[in-house]
Amino acid sequence: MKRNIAKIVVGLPIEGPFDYSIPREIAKEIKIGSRVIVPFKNFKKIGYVVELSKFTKIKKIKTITSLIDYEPIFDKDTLSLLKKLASYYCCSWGEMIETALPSSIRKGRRITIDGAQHKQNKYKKGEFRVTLLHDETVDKRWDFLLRQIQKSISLERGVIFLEPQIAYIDKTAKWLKEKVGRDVAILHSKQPEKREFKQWIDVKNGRINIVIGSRSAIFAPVKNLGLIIINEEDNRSYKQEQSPFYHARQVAMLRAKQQKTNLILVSQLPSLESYYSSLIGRYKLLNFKYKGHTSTQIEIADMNQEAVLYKRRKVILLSQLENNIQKTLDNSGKVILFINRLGFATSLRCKNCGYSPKCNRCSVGLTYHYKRRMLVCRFCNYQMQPLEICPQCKTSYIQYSGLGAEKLESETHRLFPQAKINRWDSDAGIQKGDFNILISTQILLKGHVDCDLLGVIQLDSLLNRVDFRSSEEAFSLLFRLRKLVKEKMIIQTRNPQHDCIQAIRKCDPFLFYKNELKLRKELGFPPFRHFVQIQLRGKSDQRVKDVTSSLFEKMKSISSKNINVLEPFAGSPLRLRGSYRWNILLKGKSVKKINSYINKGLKEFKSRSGIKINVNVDI
DNA sequence: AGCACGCCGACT
DNA sequence: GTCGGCGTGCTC
Repeated sequence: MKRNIAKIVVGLPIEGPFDYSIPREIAKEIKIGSRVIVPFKNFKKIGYVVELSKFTKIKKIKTITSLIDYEPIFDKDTLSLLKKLASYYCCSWGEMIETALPSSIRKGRRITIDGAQHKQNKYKKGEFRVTLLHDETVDKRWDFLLRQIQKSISLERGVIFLEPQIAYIDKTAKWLKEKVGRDVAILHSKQPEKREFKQWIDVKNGRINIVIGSRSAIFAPVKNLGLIIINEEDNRSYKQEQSPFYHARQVAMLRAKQQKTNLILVSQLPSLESYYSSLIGRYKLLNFKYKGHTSTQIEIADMNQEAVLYKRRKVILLSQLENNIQKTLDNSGKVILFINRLGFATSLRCKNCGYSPKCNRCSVGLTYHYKRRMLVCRFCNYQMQPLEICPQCKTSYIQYSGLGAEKLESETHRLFPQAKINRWDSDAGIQKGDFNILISTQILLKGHVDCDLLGVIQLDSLLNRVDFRSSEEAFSLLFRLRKLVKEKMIIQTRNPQHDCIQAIRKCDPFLFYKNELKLRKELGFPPFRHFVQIQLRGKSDQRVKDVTSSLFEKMKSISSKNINVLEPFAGSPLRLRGSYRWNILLKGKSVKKINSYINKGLKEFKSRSGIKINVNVDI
């Protein structure tokens, strides 16, 4: 008997696979990994063949409408990797399959694979090996990586190079092309669909076997893969913030293991996860250290001290910083002031009744942007005209307080009227230019600006975030800011004793790692345990809250003692783009075990109308 | 995710 | 009576 049943998955959050009969016309061409059109419920859907079979238990079976491509879009190894990933990230196989494809192909564009290129030679497999390249200087990085790439290419094995900053991708591709003398494909979703499609096809055909790209390029269909490099492996943009919530580093790990390839993680300041893995010998550590020491001085300006002296007025720049700015300006040096907040006033309130203008889709107050003359939501960019009179009590004016980059700019103008002051943030656009003082936000780390003196104005908003990574992220920020400074960095803070500040003061990432790892071990946080977060959202706060708490009870009742189910907590912000969010966090040693509990518990909660449930593994 | 089905209130 | 709102359930 012929295998005339195809098991097919679709890109929806439902488990399959679904059985279809194979029409005679395509019986010869259809293979595992083929893409087809199938009738699904009462509409048509793109399906992916994951198995061919002789039997089915389904009585009323439908027939495949048509085959999309002449050749399978996935090989068996890729399909099984995607299945593994789907189970790790708690999504359906079909959803994982679709995230591995460029958007044009996901939408149904046909692929053509030229036959001459198609036959795959048999190469001997390499070896799975993970190296963490902790490169503090960036000096030796490129020589080392180039040698590794050349080695892989000389063995006719392909390379994937991940670069989180899209702005650097073209440059790096050009450099690689010159050095290696081969074509390099660029894969990221911010290029035109047509171009992305063409590059993907070139890789799929085996015409190009070096790929450089951002997060999604980890799925590139490189033939005979031999090497994966993840540059700036600590960069958070490798984690997808929508379902499936995959991390490119984790995908790379599983892919490298399966394909027996070499994986190199590169960073000036490795993530705690990777650093810890190197400590326990899971990764091989290569350390390119600073020769000599940096002469940058780091000073802490304690805001608690000065607040006492200036009871009346809120001080923006402490005198310690103000005096140093003056000194630097006198020596015709350059100053950068770093602040982590856009706009002018970040807190708006009626002096009489306490009313404050809120975003109508998010539960946050609006920020006043002086140049735009608008009240703006920092999450969804909702805008409205500034209010002259309080709309609630109609008796008073709205008081503007709270510090943003624009206000820091105007305060700096007031204090240093002679200086040429620029502001560079996403509001102002590219305005690095010539300056005495530059006011800037996170965007500063994306350019190449240096200075003699750098002031960090509001670190505390970063340190006080309720996120177990807040300390790591704050340290990483300070560490990278420090590299822009020739002479002195001054950090204004109310938490001078914070571990991350003490460590940066000594310019010692290892001190930070040591303290932070100790803390995370005590608290049972990653990398010692895995976090899996169940996220619920819907239009009614009460309903989301209720469903969350009954799901919480359910999870508590079924999970074992090796898994902690933490009390539900509200999203931050609670309401985002019109949806209220509540979460349940699970903690355990094995993702597989946590997920099996989640799947058990979630079964009965699957379709509660109006509520969407997502699972975020390794938040 | 879509889409239909079915059960209640409002209305020509 | 029926039009339509949304809560519920299924998709081979």
